[in-house]
Amino acid sequence: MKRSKSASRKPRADAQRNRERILEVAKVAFTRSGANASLDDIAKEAGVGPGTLYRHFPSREELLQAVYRSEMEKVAAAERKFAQSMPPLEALRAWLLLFVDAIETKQLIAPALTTLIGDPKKVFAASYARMQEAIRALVNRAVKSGDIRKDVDPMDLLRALVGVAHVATGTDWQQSARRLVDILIAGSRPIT
Amino acid sequence: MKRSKSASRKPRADAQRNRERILEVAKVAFTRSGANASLDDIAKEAGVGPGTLYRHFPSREELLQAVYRSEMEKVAAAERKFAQSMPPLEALRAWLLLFVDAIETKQLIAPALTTLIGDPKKVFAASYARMQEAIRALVNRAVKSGDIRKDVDPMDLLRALVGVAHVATGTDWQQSARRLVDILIAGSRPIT
DNA sequence: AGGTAAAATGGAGACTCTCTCCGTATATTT
DNA sequence: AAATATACGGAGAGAGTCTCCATTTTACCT
Repeated sequence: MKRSKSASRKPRADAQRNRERILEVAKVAFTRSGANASLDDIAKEAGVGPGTLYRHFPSREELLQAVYRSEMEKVAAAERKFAQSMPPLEALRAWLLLFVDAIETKQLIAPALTTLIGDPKKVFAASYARMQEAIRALVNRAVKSGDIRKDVDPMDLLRALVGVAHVATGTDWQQSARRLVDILIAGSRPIT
Repeated sequence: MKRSKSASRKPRADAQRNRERILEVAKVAFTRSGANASLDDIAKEAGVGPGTLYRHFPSREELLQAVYRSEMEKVAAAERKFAQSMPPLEALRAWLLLFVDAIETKQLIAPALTTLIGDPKKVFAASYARMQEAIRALVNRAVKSGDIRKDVDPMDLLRALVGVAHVATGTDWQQSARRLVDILIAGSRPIT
């Protein structure tokens, strides 16, 4: 008996593997060479043919979007891991540093998407909510443990980091951002 | 007697003509087809060979930048013309509408430049000052003639327009922006 | 005016990137 | 182990990028 077409079959393992490898390579390539990096090269470096890449991601936009989403998802997902394996303050700090790293990807890809798609808000809305959730959880936890004050707005921390990335010149913004992480945490501690 | 090499020779007329035609065509092409429009096509449409285009603008970035600068310059330059040929309030209004039109070009090109060059501020700094100058002059004139209040910060007007362009969705932001021009002017008039 | 050198032109062509098509290979199911 | 749906790779057509240089045009000089 044949299956109904909707729940047809388990996705093939190699397909999934390839998809992930392509995403990984694409992220590096876009970060290194800009949003116009050669897609055939990305395919080659991921050890697949061009056809495979184009089947998974029919257009450059889709690949860019997928990389973007995947990166943001990774950051959001890290919240749980950190929360479970570190004390509150360390977890918050570690996550903020991870967020700084992620901004680089965002910085590169966001303008490209804006250029290609036109409406930035649609793309960003989903991941924005996800980030908000993550930082809230971490800050709440640190508030409960008494490590930071309870009048801190979690989003202010993210806004500050994003702000630095926008304002700072050249390639040293990451340094500033990392230093800022410590300042933000210090500034959020209870008054002695 | 030979001229010193620094002031060697008058630039050739055809070169200048071609340069301008390319800029003009490029602006239309980028606005219509995005920042990846074919440069050879632009050259063809401008009635020149690819070689000519590439001599004037060795890379896509340079062409984009040149279009951007030229557009902003046009807007800034219009200030004088309007100020000399219209009553203060009309001049201000006309210029703001022109500014709205220019935002479209800016919107399209700015992200592309950000993607390619990395540091947006360098590109924008110059034209920013120029815009500021222009709007200040127009507002000052209208203040002196008693058409608008003297506590209006000229830049607020521009910021409001740019803000609408950023926030509004889809293609109808220009409508909103045009309506906003009238609201802004009405709101800046002296209290009756 | 006419001559001349500098400046600018344009388009052929080498190269790269994009994207599709389909014969072949492989994972899953029976 | 066979059957079949699924995925793969890479050749290749087509578009876009950019360079090179023989030819044309222009500005300057006498």
